[in-house]
Amino acid sequence: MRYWLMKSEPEECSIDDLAAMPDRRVPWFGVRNYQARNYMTRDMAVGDGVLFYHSSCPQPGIAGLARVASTAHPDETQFDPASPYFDPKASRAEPRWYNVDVAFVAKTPLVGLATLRARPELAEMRVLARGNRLSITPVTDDEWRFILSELLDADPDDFQ
DNA sequence: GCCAACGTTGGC
DNA sequence: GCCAACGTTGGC
Repeated sequence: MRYWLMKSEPEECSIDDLAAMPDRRVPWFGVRNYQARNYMTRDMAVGDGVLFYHSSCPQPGIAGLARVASTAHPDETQFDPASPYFDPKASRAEPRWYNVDVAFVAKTPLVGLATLRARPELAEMRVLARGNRLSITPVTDDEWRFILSELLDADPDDFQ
């Protein structure tokens, strides 16, 4: 199992919004970056662990835990002219953008950016790298276990 | 609102 | 293939 950090603007979809969705899951639509897309299409597997991160908001940070709930499938919003994510260069015959579905696992106390940056164990976290703008970044086993056990008072072994 | 950093576009 | 211009992200 791999681990990921996925950014969401809480005004678009917060951890509470995810918990309130039917089946407590949501298609992770709207990713328009090839590297992030490739993580979803090539590297993610159903069951992978997700740190649900609130970005572009008053308190950016990890707000919950989630899980990859599907393999990648074409992002429907690319076909919808009314959507801000519409892509005129995409077609159903040749989709350009894909997304996985993400399922709610738990809401957690917010672990803010300053807290993450204060921990030497997390110094190499991709999401903290200078200039990083990727909305999906890999999380190592060690980072995942550290965050759950030391910052969230959770037992990483409970997340199966 | 500012601005650093990065990705994409498009002319050449 | 280079690279300047532009748009976007996202913390502050």
